[in-house]
Amino acid sequence: MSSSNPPLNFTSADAPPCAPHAELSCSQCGLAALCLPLAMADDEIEQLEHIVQRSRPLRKGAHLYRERDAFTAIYVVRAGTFKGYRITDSGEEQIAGFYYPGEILGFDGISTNKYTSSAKALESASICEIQFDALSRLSATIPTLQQRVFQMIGQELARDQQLIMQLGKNTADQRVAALLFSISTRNARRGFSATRFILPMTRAEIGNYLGLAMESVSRVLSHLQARDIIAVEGKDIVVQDVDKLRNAANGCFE
Amino acid sequence: MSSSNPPLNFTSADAPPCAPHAELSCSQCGLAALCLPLAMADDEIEQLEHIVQRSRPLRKGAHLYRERDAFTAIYVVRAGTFKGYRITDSGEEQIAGFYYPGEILGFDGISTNKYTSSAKALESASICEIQFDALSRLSATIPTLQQRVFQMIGQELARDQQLIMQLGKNTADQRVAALLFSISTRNARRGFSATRFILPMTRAEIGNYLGLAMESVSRVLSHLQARDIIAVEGKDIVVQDVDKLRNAANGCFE
DNA sequence: CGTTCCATTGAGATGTGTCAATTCAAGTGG
DNA sequence: CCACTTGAATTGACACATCTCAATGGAACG
Repeated sequence: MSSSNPPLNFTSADAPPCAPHAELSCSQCGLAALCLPLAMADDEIEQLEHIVQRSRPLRKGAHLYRERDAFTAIYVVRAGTFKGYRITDSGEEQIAGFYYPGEILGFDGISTNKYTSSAKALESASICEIQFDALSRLSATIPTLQQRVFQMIGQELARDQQLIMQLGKNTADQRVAALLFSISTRNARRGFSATRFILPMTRAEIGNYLGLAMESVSRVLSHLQARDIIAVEGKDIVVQDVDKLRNAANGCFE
Repeated sequence: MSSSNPPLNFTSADAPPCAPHAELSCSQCGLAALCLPLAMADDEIEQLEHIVQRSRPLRKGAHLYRERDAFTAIYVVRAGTFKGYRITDSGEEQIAGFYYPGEILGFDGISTNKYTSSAKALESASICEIQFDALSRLSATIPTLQQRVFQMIGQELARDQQLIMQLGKNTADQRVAALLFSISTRNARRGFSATRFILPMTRAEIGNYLGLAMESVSRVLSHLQARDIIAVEGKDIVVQDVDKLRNAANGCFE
């Protein structure tokens, strides 16, 4: 399929150039600007660090938590990616989100004290674990932190509502384009390339997330490639025309 | 269409039997068990009351807030119903939620300090307004309240994710059945009839919310009626078989 | 070096959208 | 009080986007 396109030549050099070390403190962490510490004073960050547990890496396929587990902690992705999903009454998986470094997992457990979804690593990953009751207590004494916690939950809300808009109105083309655009943006936010990245999830997972059949995802990707908007080679994606991609996501042609 | 069914005879007596008065304090409010005061001590509730503003009623069609308005407050529905919606890039409306008494609107503004959606009354309604910064400050001193605020946001998250599941996987029949079941449950929670209620929204709004054409909603309602699951007469709904309705929502027949 | 998973592509089936006609109810103004 | 208008709802016929089924090839992995 991609034989008519120039080779993409992804190499191992495309791996995160400055992946955070497991021992790194919050104040030194490259993700601090996306994470809870944003806008916090140094001494406040130090207090936060006391309740942050840096866990060992998770391997691909490992669960961070499962549906109905007791809700005790939230997790910040440090490296790698996760999918959040539930099992429907009819036994199928439904993916509700993908999580990139700097994004927070686990808020869905707040209201019932049990996680309402499962979180699974799509590739080797590492995370920071924060006990939620400790975070609650600390945020009661640090207004900036409390505000930030609210903000992070609010972001999760915003993401969900964005997805709802997608699923409600948009065509297959628009949904896939929007996901690619979102991933591109999220990569850029962390200082990675917005135009060249590797999808951590399968076509089936993309389809599941977007409410499409795996085959439809594949077809849309081929179609976007035929329109010279992206170049696809398996999981390697090159965005050749960001503007066109944005337009495709919004339903405009060219 | 409904001529073959027994008349429903809805009367004005079906109006809320104990609608809260605008002057009612939180401790006396019939919705307290659903609202922020849940699990709070009497003296704590009294503090909460100081930051709750009880607004005058809104008439049908009035906006509580609009997309991009400055986020200052959250709102608890006391009576009536609201829809939350956004305008897509292509200029269409996309409804992201319906809000019944005891439910909270406005959390979507937290992350950006601007509401990301608009809220409009579907019928005459009244609300309580709570300044969010005051709520933040107070919740820092009352752990139960802080926990409760988190819970309420978490509920919003859970609702959104539920909708995502719907939109991603389910058929038109399942979506409409699930919405009816949800409304039935939410009515019951407030002490109203779970089997007989009046829809506050139009078919077009239901369709918009569920990602369906108005005509499809209409057809599904007729279909559910033909299967003796519900009786429809315009906006008046009688649930004749709750179990069948639940099954229809989950994709099981009979 | 099988085995398994993933991705692609084609052909046909189908659920839902679109378009259109009709009815009904609620206002509105002469 | 009666046209007249307007919006909501229902129903049918047809179109079309996407799903399902099926076959194939390649990559990853034990």
